[in-house]
Amino acid sequence: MKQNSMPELPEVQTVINTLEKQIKNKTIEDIKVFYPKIIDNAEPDYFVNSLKGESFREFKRRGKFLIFYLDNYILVTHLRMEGKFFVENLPLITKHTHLEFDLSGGKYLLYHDVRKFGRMYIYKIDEEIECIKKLGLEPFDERLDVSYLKEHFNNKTVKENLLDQSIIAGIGNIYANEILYYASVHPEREFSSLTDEELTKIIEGSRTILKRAIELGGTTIHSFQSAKGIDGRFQLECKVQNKEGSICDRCGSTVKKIRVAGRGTYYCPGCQK
DNA sequence: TTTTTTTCCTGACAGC
DNA sequence: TGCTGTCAGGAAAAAA
Repeated sequence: MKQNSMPELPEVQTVINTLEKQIKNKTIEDIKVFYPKIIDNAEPDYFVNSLKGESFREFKRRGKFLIFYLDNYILVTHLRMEGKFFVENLPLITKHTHLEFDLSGGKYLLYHDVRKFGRMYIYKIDEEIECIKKLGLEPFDERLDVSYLKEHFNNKTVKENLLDQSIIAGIGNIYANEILYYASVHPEREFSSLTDEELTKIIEGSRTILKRAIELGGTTIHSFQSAKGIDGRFQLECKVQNKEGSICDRCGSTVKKIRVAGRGTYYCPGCQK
């Protein structure tokens, strides 16, 4: 069984919380860029020269983006599939280490990403953060309700709509599967066919599941962060994700795996209608 | 303009 | 053993 670790909203929240504890107010003394393509919206020289001398002041999350407010700049990171941050006392560089931030106090912030899918963005402190501009509502935003979903849904499947960051920000493949199981909705249902009751369940499920995952992340990260770094490998106890062939504990049917919009989709054919 | 397909990456794994 | 091919996937670019 393959290890799924792509960071979604709960993992990103835990990463930003953990980094805040570890590097708040530390100053960037130097940066080494080993793989420039990680930096999306600037030349490496500009990135390095701008951030040198800056200190990490505030730590935020928007969707799956990590947002670091420094003195004069904002550093934004998307971990995509396998991006990880390590805070170390030594610059432990491997072939998958793409950026090294040398921090005050003898600490090193290392960005590690096997598949090199992650991206970093730099903005001036008073500039609009372009890469998060199109994101939809946060799952916990009070404005997220049935009428908001009805306004924004399109004719694609409910799964695709849940993954659409411009509608709700922060839900990825794993949690989309779990949320639809929670709501007893088949992932291939047309979004526009959902009843108010089902939409309500989806919103409720999103909040319940993501909240629980954040709580779990907060507790589990503590035990391994010093040894393993800060990544997204703590995960909610899943009901369907990676459970193909196992028995649904709600109805006793066998969990199936299909593909929806090119993504592995697990669901229970017995209770997800 | 809108929708679909391709691209980016590497490691794990299957099959020969 | 070692090679080749396929798959995993978030999001944006490229193509249709």
